[in-house]
Amino acid sequence: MSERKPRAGQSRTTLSDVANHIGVSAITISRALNKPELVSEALRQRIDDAVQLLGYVPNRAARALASAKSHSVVVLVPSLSNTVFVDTLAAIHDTLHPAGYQMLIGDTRYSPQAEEKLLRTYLEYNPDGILITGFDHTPTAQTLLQTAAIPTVHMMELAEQGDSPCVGFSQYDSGYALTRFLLDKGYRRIAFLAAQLDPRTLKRGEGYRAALREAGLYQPQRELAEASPSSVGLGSRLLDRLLLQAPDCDAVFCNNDDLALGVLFQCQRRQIAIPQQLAIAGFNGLDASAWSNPSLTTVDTPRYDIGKAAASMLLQLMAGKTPVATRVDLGYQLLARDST
Amino acid sequence: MSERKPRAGQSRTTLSDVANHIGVSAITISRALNKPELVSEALRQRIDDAVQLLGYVPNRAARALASAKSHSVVVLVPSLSNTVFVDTLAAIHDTLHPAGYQMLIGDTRYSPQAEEKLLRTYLEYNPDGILITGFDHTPTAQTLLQTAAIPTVHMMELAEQGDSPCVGFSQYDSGYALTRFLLDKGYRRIAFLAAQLDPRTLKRGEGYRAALREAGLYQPQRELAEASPSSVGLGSRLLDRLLLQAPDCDAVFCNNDDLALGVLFQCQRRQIAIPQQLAIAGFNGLDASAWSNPSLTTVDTPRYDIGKAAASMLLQLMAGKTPVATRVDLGYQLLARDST
DNA sequence: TTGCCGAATGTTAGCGCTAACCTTCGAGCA
DNA sequence: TGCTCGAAGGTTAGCGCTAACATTCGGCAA
Repeated sequence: MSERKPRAGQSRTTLSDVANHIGVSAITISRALNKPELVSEALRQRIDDAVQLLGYVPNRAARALASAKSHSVVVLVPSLSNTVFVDTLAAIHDTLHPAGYQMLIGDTRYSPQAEEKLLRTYLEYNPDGILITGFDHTPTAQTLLQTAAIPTVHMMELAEQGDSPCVGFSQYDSGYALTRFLLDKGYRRIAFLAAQLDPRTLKRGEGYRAALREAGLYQPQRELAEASPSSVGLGSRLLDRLLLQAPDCDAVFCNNDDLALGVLFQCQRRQIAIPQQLAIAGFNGLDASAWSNPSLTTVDTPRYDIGKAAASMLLQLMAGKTPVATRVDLGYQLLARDST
Repeated sequence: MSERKPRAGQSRTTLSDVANHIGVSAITISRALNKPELVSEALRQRIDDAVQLLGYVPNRAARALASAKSHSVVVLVPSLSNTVFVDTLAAIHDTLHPAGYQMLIGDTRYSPQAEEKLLRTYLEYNPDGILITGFDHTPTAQTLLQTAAIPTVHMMELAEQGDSPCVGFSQYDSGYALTRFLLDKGYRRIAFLAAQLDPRTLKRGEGYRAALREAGLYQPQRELAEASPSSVGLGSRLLDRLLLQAPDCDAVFCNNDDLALGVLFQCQRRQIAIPQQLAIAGFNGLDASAWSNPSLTTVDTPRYDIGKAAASMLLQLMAGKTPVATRVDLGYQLLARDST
């Protein structure tokens, strides 16, 4: 009578190993580790010692399977290399990790299709919650999100309709406000430079356009957009192109501080006096913009706080509680500096 | 005779649901999805249709438990908000994701203690591989890594002894080379500004010191280090402090392009001509350094390639293969520009 | 003394999947 | 004709953990 071969080699120490070691049942060990208050002080101490001694490390997969909870959260951002999202990610990490949640980070590369694919993949992990950027999803992705019925918080933008939980600020308003600020300063021929044409960039552009149209000063040739990622070098190049197609500009609204810095450097090279001949405004409040010469006017965005608030809201939702607010507008801050 | 209550509510579609639907056994569905070549064309098609129809999503936890493979890789970096590591992370993502591996990203905040804690936590996920930054680990962490016997690749630095798999470049050499370059250019009173005193920064500092000592030109008061994170603002402040304690410097080696940019801006403010009165060199080859006025001499480091190579090597190791090389030196590139 | 209660621990049965071995069946060959 | 062989699919038994219910036992009110 041949015995069947058991699975695999000698694996790690398991719960039952610990249980056998001190002569109790496995469930007691489980309880001692997860709900210590259910186990008597003395026994708990013995268990802790045995865990230490045997070097027991729980197996998350088994726990997830048995409890139907993965203690993981999917986080989908458009880019891993953009400071904007990195700050938000850091905040999410800082909030979720202490609460015992693992982040599953996905980089959608600004593509709703890629996002849909990632979402599908990550649903296999049976996440307890989802943090997703914006509202620009494919119909299939929206269906996936709905049918999965997993608590979800949208970041960076605010829902324009419906009551999806969201944390962010109005991209449109911020674009409008910065343009309005330039108008109030007396600038009349204001250009707009944009890169990485994601929905948030586009909404800021709409704000820009609306403000200028209101003032009767909108001119399409003063708008310049490029789909490639934002960078300092691109800012320099875009300025050259702008001055070709609209040489009479008196101010430039750059959709990103990277671009603004590039524009600034290029102006220095072309001996264009800032802000006398040309005013420059950036966006996002990056560190460098405060220290350049002249310092750059910019709109500071609450990236870290958005991550913090979104993660906190998600923790509430995952705990089955109703958050105080499911639509959190964290605003933005216009920092007027020497470049305007 | 009371029946025992079954677990939980109606959960998602499972393998057996699909199997029942088309009247085969569960293992066949499993095979059709994981090793399609073992299932006949016709049946496979029917299975694919049923999967689609029923909206079946595999459960990773169950798969991990049954197969003793998690298809996940732990990635530990010192900071989530430092461009240096972000580029590396992006490369790792680009390499591991297509291969079906999930990243578990941990932010050690430059602390070996925090790293040890993260490592302990992440081992619960039974990762198939580990990517870790540098070689500066606590003794306990080293023991954990050894006893876990999980393929591990160290990033950014090169092993000085032993044969731990690693991908990076010599931090010491790069610091030495940049200093040597400044000496060759004729600078004699070269300062060193550093922030975020991690092991890599310190090694570059050693390279700097060695080069100057060799030339008989080392002066401790020309070295200025600050433990806080690197930033443009800090660069400006450090320059002010440097000029107080060593006003006669003729060149500054900044450990990071952020600092270098801050120094550059501050020099502009103080009317210090660059490179005539003071030369500036940075480190890491950030985008902005190429476009500033004057453009900044820097050492370009292969951050993306390190991530790529480390992840590839890890894939090899996880597949049980022996990589061509387990010690990959990707070098660095000195970019001589106008600031020196 | 009885009976009830609740704190502490145990028993049983899966969670959803796959490793390992087993069966079936038709093709190919001597 | 008998045999082998491999492709295609099935059976069984867990992986390590925890939900749900069960048991034990000392304390204590009636």
